Amino acid sequence: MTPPTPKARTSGTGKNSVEAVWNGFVAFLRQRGDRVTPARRIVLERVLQRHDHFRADQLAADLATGPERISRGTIYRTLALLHEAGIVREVRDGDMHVHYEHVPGHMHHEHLVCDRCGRFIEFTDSVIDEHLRSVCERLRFHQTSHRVTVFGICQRCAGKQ
Amino acid sequence: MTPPTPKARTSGTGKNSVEAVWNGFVAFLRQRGDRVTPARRIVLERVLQRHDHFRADQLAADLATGPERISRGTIYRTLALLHEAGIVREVRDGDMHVHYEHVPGHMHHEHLVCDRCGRFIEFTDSVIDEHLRSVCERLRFHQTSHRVTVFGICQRCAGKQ
DNA sequence: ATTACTGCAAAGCATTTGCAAATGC
DNA sequence: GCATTTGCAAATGCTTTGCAGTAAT
Repeated sequence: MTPPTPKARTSGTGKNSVEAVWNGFVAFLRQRGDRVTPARRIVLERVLQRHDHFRADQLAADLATGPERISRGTIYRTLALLHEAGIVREVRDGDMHVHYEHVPGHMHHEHLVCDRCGRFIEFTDSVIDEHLRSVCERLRFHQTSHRVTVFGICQRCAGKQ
Repeated sequence: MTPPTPKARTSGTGKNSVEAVWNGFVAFLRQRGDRVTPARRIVLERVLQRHDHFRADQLAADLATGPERISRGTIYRTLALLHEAGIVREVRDGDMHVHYEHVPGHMHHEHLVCDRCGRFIEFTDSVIDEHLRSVCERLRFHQTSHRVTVFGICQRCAGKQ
Protein backbone atom coordinates (compact mmCIF):
# COMPACT_ATOMS: atom_id res chain seq x y z
CA MET A 1 0.00 0.00 0.00
CA THR A 2 2.97 2.35 -0.14
CA PRO A 3 4.34 2.16 -3.65
CA PRO A 4 6.67 4.41 -5.54
CA THR A 5 7.36 7.86 -4.41
CA PRO A 6 10.17 9.65 -6.11
CA LYS A 7 11.92 9.21 -9.35
CA ALA A 8 15.46 9.20 -10.41
CA ARG A 9 15.68 8.54 -14.03
CA THR A 10 17.89 8.88 -16.98
CA SER A 11 17.68 7.50 -20.42
CA GLY A 12 20.00 6.47 -23.13
CA THR A 13 21.61 3.22 -23.86
CA GLY A 14 25.27 4.15 -23.85
CA LYS A 15 27.80 2.51 -21.62
CA ASN A 16 27.84 5.38 -19.24
CA SER A 17 24.12 5.38 -18.68
CA VAL A 18 24.91 2.92 -15.93
CA GLU A 19 27.00 5.61 -14.32
CA ALA A 20 24.22 8.11 -14.68
CA VAL A 21 21.70 5.82 -13.04
CA TRP A 22 24.15 4.88 -10.35
CA ASN A 23 24.76 8.52 -9.60
CA GLY A 24 21.05 9.08 -9.27
CA PHE A 25 20.79 6.12 -6.93
CA VAL A 26 23.69 7.38 -4.86
CA ALA A 27 21.99 10.74 -4.55
CA PHE A 28 18.79 8.99 -3.51
CA LEU A 29 20.62 7.00 -0.85
CA ARG A 30 22.55 9.96 0.51
CA GLN A 31 19.44 12.04 0.72
CA ARG A 32 17.85 9.52 3.03
CA GLY A 33 20.98 8.84 4.99
CA ASP A 34 21.39 5.37 3.58
CA ARG A 35 24.72 3.93 2.65
CA VAL A 36 26.44 3.44 -0.62
CA THR A 37 27.78 -0.09 -0.78
CA PRO A 38 29.34 -2.43 -3.32
CA ALA A 39 26.43 -4.82 -3.05
CA ARG A 40 24.02 -2.11 -4.09
CA ARG A 41 26.16 -1.20 -7.04
CA ILE A 42 26.34 -4.81 -8.17
CA VAL A 43 22.62 -5.33 -7.92
CA LEU A 44 21.96 -2.14 -9.84
CA GLU A 45 24.32 -3.22 -12.61
CA ARG A 46 22.68 -6.58 -12.97
CA VAL A 47 19.26 -5.00 -13.04
CA LEU A 48 20.25 -2.65 -15.82
CA GLN A 49 21.79 -5.49 -17.79
CA ARG A 50 18.53 -7.36 -17.93
CA HIS A 51 16.25 -6.14 -20.59
CA ASP A 52 13.54 -8.60 -19.80
CA HIS A 53 11.18 -9.08 -16.93
CA PHE A 54 12.62 -10.94 -14.03
CA ARG A 55 11.63 -12.02 -10.59
CA ALA A 56 13.58 -11.18 -7.48
CA ASP A 57 14.41 -14.79 -6.86
CA GLN A 58 15.71 -15.25 -10.38
CA LEU A 59 18.07 -12.37 -9.88
CA ALA A 60 18.99 -13.87 -6.54
CA ALA A 61 19.76 -17.17 -8.20
CA ASP A 62 21.98 -15.42 -10.74
CA LEU A 63 23.84 -13.57 -8.07
CA ALA A 64 24.12 -16.55 -5.75
CA THR A 65 27.23 -17.72 -7.58
CA GLY A 66 30.33 -16.13 -9.00
CA PRO A 67 32.86 -13.73 -7.60
CA GLU A 68 30.31 -11.02 -6.96
CA ARG A 69 27.92 -13.15 -4.99
CA ILE A 70 25.16 -11.37 -3.13
CA SER A 71 22.81 -13.02 -0.68
CA ARG A 72 19.13 -13.44 -1.27
CA GLY A 73 18.15 -11.12 1.54
CA THR A 74 20.24 -8.31 0.16
CA ILE A 75 18.75 -8.73 -3.29
CA TYR A 76 15.24 -8.35 -1.97
CA ARG A 77 16.18 -5.40 0.19
CA THR A 78 18.00 -3.69 -2.66
CA LEU A 79 15.19 -4.22 -5.12
CA ALA A 80 12.87 -2.54 -2.68
CA LEU A 81 15.22 0.43 -2.57
CA LEU A 82 15.48 0.54 -6.34
CA HIS A 83 11.73 0.53 -6.49
CA GLU A 84 11.47 3.40 -4.08
CA ALA A 85 14.07 5.23 -6.09
CA GLY A 86 11.99 4.74 -9.20
CA ILE A 87 14.70 2.74 -10.93
CA VAL A 88 12.66 -0.42 -11.25
CA ARG A 89 9.01 -0.91 -11.88
CA GLU A 90 6.98 -3.74 -10.46
CA VAL A 91 4.81 -5.68 -12.85
CA ARG A 92 2.41 -8.21 -11.47
CA ASP A 93 0.64 -9.63 -14.40
CA GLY A 94 2.16 -12.79 -15.73
CA ASP A 95 1.62 -15.01 -12.75
CA MET A 96 1.13 -14.47 -9.10
CA HIS A 97 4.58 -13.10 -8.46
CA VAL A 98 6.10 -9.71 -8.80
CA HIS A 99 8.22 -9.12 -11.86
CA TYR A 100 10.61 -6.24 -12.19
CA GLU A 101 11.79 -4.25 -15.13
CA HIS A 102 14.11 -1.30 -15.03
CA VAL A 103 12.91 2.16 -15.83
CA PRO A 104 15.97 3.99 -17.23
CA GLY A 105 16.33 3.54 -20.96
CA HIS A 106 12.89 2.07 -21.03
CA MET A 107 10.05 4.24 -22.13
CA HIS A 108 6.69 3.96 -20.46
CA HIS A 109 4.78 1.17 -22.10
CA GLU A 110 1.94 -1.27 -21.72
CA HIS A 111 1.95 -5.03 -21.98
CA LEU A 112 0.38 -7.77 -23.99
CA VAL A 113 0.77 -11.06 -22.15
CA CYS A 114 0.43 -14.31 -24.00
CA ASP A 115 -1.63 -16.81 -22.05
CA ARG A 116 0.02 -19.66 -23.86
CA CYS A 117 3.75 -18.93 -23.83
CA GLY A 118 3.82 -16.28 -21.14
CA ARG A 119 5.70 -13.85 -23.33
CA PHE A 120 5.43 -10.13 -22.57
CA ILE A 121 5.07 -7.88 -25.58
CA GLU A 122 5.47 -4.19 -24.96
CA PHE A 123 3.70 -1.37 -26.73
CA THR A 124 3.31 2.32 -26.21
CA ASP A 125 0.17 4.26 -26.78
CA SER A 126 -0.29 7.94 -26.25
CA VAL A 127 -4.03 7.78 -26.82
CA ILE A 128 -4.44 5.64 -23.75
CA ASP A 129 -2.13 7.81 -21.69
CA GLU A 130 -4.06 10.92 -22.54
CA HIS A 131 -7.40 9.33 -22.14
CA LEU A 132 -6.56 8.02 -18.68
CA ARG A 133 -5.41 11.46 -17.74
CA SER A 134 -8.81 12.85 -18.60
CA VAL A 135 -10.62 10.05 -16.80
CA CYS A 136 -8.69 10.80 -13.64
CA GLU A 137 -9.40 14.45 -13.94
CA ARG A 138 -13.08 13.75 -14.21
CA LEU A 139 -13.00 11.44 -11.19
CA ARG A 140 -10.76 13.74 -9.18
CA PHE A 141 -8.16 11.04 -8.80
CA HIS A 142 -4.51 12.05 -8.61
CA GLN A 143 -2.78 9.59 -10.86
CA THR A 144 0.81 8.70 -10.20
CA SER A 145 1.05 5.83 -12.65
CA HIS A 146 -0.99 3.36 -14.56
CA ARG A 147 -0.77 -0.06 -16.04
CA VAL A 148 -2.56 -1.51 -19.00
CA THR A 149 -2.31 -5.21 -19.66
CA VAL A 150 -3.98 -7.18 -22.37
CA PHE A 151 -4.23 -10.94 -22.11
CA GLY A 152 -4.63 -13.24 -25.06
CA ILE A 153 -2.72 -15.29 -27.58
CA CYS A 154 0.27 -13.87 -29.40
CA GLN A 155 0.69 -14.13 -33.12
CA ARG A 156 3.40 -16.74 -32.80
CA CYS A 157 1.31 -19.07 -30.64
CA ALA A 158 -1.77 -18.49 -32.75
CA GLY A 159 0.28 -19.58 -35.73
CA LYS A 160 1.09 -22.96 -34.24
CA GLN A 161 -2.17 -24.67 -35.12
CA MET B 1 -0.08 -19.02 -17.60
CA THR B 2 -3.42 -20.61 -18.29
CA PRO B 3 -6.11 -18.12 -17.30
CA PRO B 4 -9.79 -17.96 -18.07
CA THR B 5 -11.32 -19.98 -20.77
CA PRO B 6 -15.08 -20.17 -20.84
CA LYS B 7 -17.84 -18.07 -19.50
CA ALA B 8 -20.97 -18.73 -17.66
CA ARG B 9 -22.58 -15.53 -16.78
CA THR B 10 -25.80 -13.98 -15.79
CA SER B 11 -26.60 -10.60 -14.53
CA GLY B 12 -29.17 -8.95 -12.42
CA THR B 13 -29.23 -8.27 -8.78
CA GLY B 14 -32.40 -10.03 -7.76
CA LYS B 15 -32.52 -12.72 -5.15
CA ASN B 16 -32.75 -15.44 -7.68
CA SER B 17 -29.66 -14.36 -9.59
CA VAL B 18 -27.83 -16.63 -7.18
CA GLU B 19 -29.90 -19.47 -8.55
CA ALA B 20 -29.13 -18.45 -12.09
CA VAL B 21 -25.40 -18.35 -11.46
CA TRP B 22 -25.54 -21.59 -9.56
CA ASN B 23 -27.34 -23.22 -12.46
CA GLY B 24 -24.64 -22.03 -14.77
CA PHE B 25 -21.99 -23.39 -12.48
CA VAL B 26 -23.77 -26.71 -12.22
CA ALA B 27 -23.91 -26.89 -16.00
CA PHE B 28 -20.22 -26.11 -16.14
CA LEU B 29 -19.42 -28.85 -13.65
CA ARG B 30 -21.59 -31.44 -15.32
CA GLN B 31 -20.12 -30.70 -18.69
CA ARG B 32 -16.67 -31.57 -17.42
CA GLY B 33 -17.82 -34.51 -15.37
CA ASP B 34 -17.15 -32.78 -12.08
CA ARG B 35 -19.41 -33.09 -9.12
CA VAL B 36 -22.01 -30.86 -7.66
CA THR B 37 -21.47 -30.62 -3.92
CA PRO B 38 -22.76 -28.57 -1.01
CA ALA B 39 -19.33 -27.11 -0.41
CA ARG B 40 -19.26 -25.69 -3.91
CA ARG B 41 -22.67 -24.19 -3.46
CA ILE B 42 -21.70 -22.56 -0.21
CA VAL B 43 -18.53 -21.07 -1.63
CA LEU B 44 -20.42 -19.72 -4.60
CA GLU B 45 -22.99 -18.09 -2.36
CA ARG B 46 -20.37 -16.40 -0.27
CA VAL B 47 -18.56 -15.18 -3.33
CA LEU B 48 -21.72 -13.63 -4.72
CA GLN B 49 -22.48 -12.01 -1.40
CA ARG B 50 -19.23 -10.13 -1.39
CA HIS B 51 -19.35 -7.02 -3.46
CA ASP B 52 -15.81 -6.09 -2.71
CA HIS B 53 -12.47 -7.50 -3.63
CA PHE B 54 -11.29 -10.31 -1.46
CA ARG B 55 -8.43 -12.71 -1.20
CA ALA B 56 -8.82 -16.44 -1.11
CA ASP B 57 -7.49 -16.66 2.40
CA GLN B 58 -9.91 -14.02 3.63
CA LEU B 59 -12.78 -16.03 2.30
CA ALA B 60 -11.21 -19.09 3.86
CA ALA B 61 -11.04 -17.31 7.20
CA ASP B 62 -14.70 -16.35 6.93
CA LEU B 63 -15.71 -19.86 6.12
CA ALA B 64 -13.46 -21.45 8.72
CA THR B 65 -16.11 -20.93 11.38
CA GLY B 66 -19.84 -21.32 11.61
CA PRO B 67 -22.21 -24.11 10.73
CA GLU B 68 -21.24 -24.10 7.08
CA ARG B 69 -17.53 -24.42 7.64
CA ILE B 70 -15.41 -25.22 4.61
CA SER B 71 -11.73 -26.03 4.75
CA ARG B 72 -9.04 -23.87 3.31
CA GLY B 73 -8.05 -26.38 0.66
CA THR B 74 -11.58 -26.59 -0.64
CA ILE B 75 -11.89 -22.82 -0.86
CA TYR B 76 -8.80 -22.57 -3.01
CA ARG B 77 -9.85 -25.44 -5.20
CA THR B 78 -13.35 -24.06 -5.62
CA LEU B 79 -12.15 -20.56 -6.44
CA ALA B 80 -10.02 -22.06 -9.18
CA LEU B 81 -13.11 -23.73 -10.58
CA LEU B 82 -15.12 -20.54 -10.35
CA HIS B 83 -12.38 -18.80 -12.21
CA GLU B 84 -12.38 -21.38 -14.95
CA ALA B 85 -16.12 -21.07 -15.13
CA GLY B 86 -15.77 -17.34 -15.58
CA ILE B 87 -17.71 -16.59 -12.42
CA VAL B 88 -14.87 -14.82 -10.68
CA ARG B 89 -12.19 -12.61 -12.04
CA GLU B 90 -8.68 -12.43 -10.67
CA VAL B 91 -7.29 -9.01 -9.92
CA ARG B 92 -3.66 -8.69 -8.96
CA ASP B 93 -3.11 -5.05 -8.44
CA GLY B 94 -3.50 -3.93 -4.87
CA ASP B 95 -0.67 -5.85 -3.33
CA MET B 96 1.22 -8.91 -4.19
CA HIS B 97 -1.67 -11.28 -3.81
CA VAL B 98 -4.49 -12.32 -6.02
CA HIS B 99 -7.82 -10.68 -5.33
CA TYR B 100 -11.10 -11.97 -6.62
CA GLU B 101 -14.28 -10.29 -7.62
CA HIS B 102 -17.33 -11.93 -9.02
CA VAL B 103 -18.38 -11.41 -12.57
CA PRO B 104 -22.19 -11.85 -12.60
CA GLY B 105 -23.99 -8.61 -11.90
CA HIS B 106 -20.73 -6.81 -12.35
CA MET B 107 -20.06 -5.08 -15.62
CA HIS B 108 -16.58 -5.05 -17.08
CA HIS B 109 -14.67 -2.22 -15.53
CA GLU B 110 -11.25 -0.84 -14.78
CA HIS B 111 -9.72 0.15 -11.45
CA LEU B 112 -8.31 3.15 -9.73
CA VAL B 113 -6.28 2.03 -6.74
CA CYS B 114 -5.50 4.46 -3.97
CA ASP B 115 -1.90 4.13 -2.85
CA ARG B 116 -2.78 5.56 0.50
CA CYS B 117 -5.91 3.78 1.66
CA GLY B 118 -5.83 0.85 -0.74
CA ARG B 119 -9.37 1.47 -1.88
CA PHE B 120 -10.42 0.16 -5.30
CA ILE B 121 -12.58 2.51 -7.32
CA GLU B 122 -14.20 1.06 -10.40
CA PHE B 123 -14.93 2.82 -13.64
CA THR B 124 -15.99 1.79 -17.10
CA ASP B 125 -14.73 3.29 -20.28
CA SER B 126 -15.72 2.25 -23.75
CA VAL B 127 -13.09 4.43 -25.38
CA ILE B 128 -10.37 2.35 -23.81
CA ASP B 129 -12.09 -0.90 -24.68
CA GLU B 130 -12.38 0.05 -28.31
CA HIS B 131 -8.95 1.47 -28.52
CA LEU B 132 -7.36 -1.67 -27.11
CA ARG B 133 -9.29 -3.69 -29.60
CA SER B 134 -7.72 -1.72 -32.42
CA VAL B 135 -4.24 -1.95 -30.89
CA CYS B 136 -4.53 -5.72 -30.74
CA GLU B 137 -5.71 -5.88 -34.28
CA ARG B 138 -2.75 -3.90 -35.42
CA LEU B 139 -0.36 -6.11 -33.45
CA ARG B 140 -2.10 -9.32 -34.47
CA PHE B 141 -2.73 -10.24 -30.89
CA HIS B 142 -5.85 -12.21 -30.03
CA GLN B 143 -7.19 -10.49 -26.96
CA THR B 144 -9.20 -12.46 -24.48
CA SER B 145 -9.33 -9.85 -21.76
CA HIS B 146 -7.61 -6.78 -20.51
CA ARG B 147 -6.99 -4.88 -17.36
CA VAL B 148 -6.41 -1.21 -16.82
CA THR B 149 -5.30 -0.01 -13.43
CA VAL B 150 -4.48 3.50 -12.41
CA PHE B 151 -2.51 4.13 -9.23
CA GLY B 152 -2.62 7.36 -7.31
CA ILE B 153 -4.38 9.16 -4.50
CA CYS B 154 -8.14 9.16 -4.23
CA GLN B 155 -10.12 12.30 -3.66
CA ARG B 156 -10.90 11.35 -0.08
CA CYS B 157 -7.26 10.84 0.87
CA ALA B 158 -6.16 13.91 -1.03
CA GLY B 159 -8.66 15.86 1.04
CA LYS B 160 -7.08 14.86 4.33
CA GLN B 161 -4.25 17.36 4.31
C1' DA C 1 33.00 5.26 17.10
C1' DT C 2 28.49 4.89 15.35
C1' DT C 3 25.06 3.15 12.79
C1' DA C 4 23.81 0.72 8.88
C1' DC C 5 24.45 -3.25 5.84
C1' DT C 6 25.42 -8.10 4.81
C1' DG C 7 25.01 -13.08 4.90
C1' DC C 8 22.96 -16.72 6.85
C1' DA C 9 19.47 -19.42 8.48
C1' DA C 10 15.16 -19.41 10.51
C1' DA C 11 10.48 -17.72 10.30
C1' DG C 12 6.33 -16.14 7.65
C1' DC C 13 2.49 -16.53 4.74
C1' DA C 14 -0.43 -17.60 1.12
C1' DT C 15 -1.14 -21.41 -1.54
C1' DT C 16 -0.80 -26.30 -2.89
C1' DT C 17 -0.71 -31.18 -2.17
C1' DG C 18 -1.03 -36.06 -0.20
C1' DC C 19 -3.92 -39.04 1.97
C1' DA C 20 -7.73 -41.32 4.41
C1' DA C 21 -12.47 -40.75 5.18
C1' DA C 22 -16.79 -39.09 3.26
C1' DT C 23 -19.93 -38.35 -0.55
C1' DG C 24 -21.95 -37.71 -5.31
C1' DC C 25 -23.28 -40.20 -9.17
C1' DG D 1 -19.52 -49.44 -5.95
C1' DC D 2 -16.24 -46.45 -7.91
C1' DA D 3 -14.28 -42.06 -8.64
C1' DT D 4 -14.25 -37.58 -7.00
C1' DT D 5 -14.21 -34.36 -2.97
C1' DT D 6 -13.34 -33.01 1.43
C1' DG D 7 -10.71 -31.85 5.57
C1' DC D 8 -6.65 -32.00 7.69
C1' DA D 9 -2.00 -31.32 8.14
C1' DA D 10 2.25 -31.30 6.09
C1' DA D 11 4.83 -29.40 2.32
C1' DT D 12 6.01 -25.74 -0.92
C1' DG D 13 8.01 -21.63 -2.61
C1' DC D 14 8.80 -16.94 -2.52
C1' DT D 15 9.72 -13.37 0.60
C1' DT D 16 10.89 -11.33 5.06
C1' DT D 17 13.28 -11.07 9.39
C1' DG D 18 16.55 -11.66 13.44
C1' DC D 19 21.04 -11.78 14.58
C1' DA D 20 26.00 -11.51 14.84
C1' DG D 21 29.69 -10.04 12.21
C1' DT D 22 31.39 -6.47 8.86
C1' DA D 23 31.73 -2.18 6.62
C1' DA D 24 30.42 2.74 5.57
C1' DT D 25 30.41 7.38 7.36
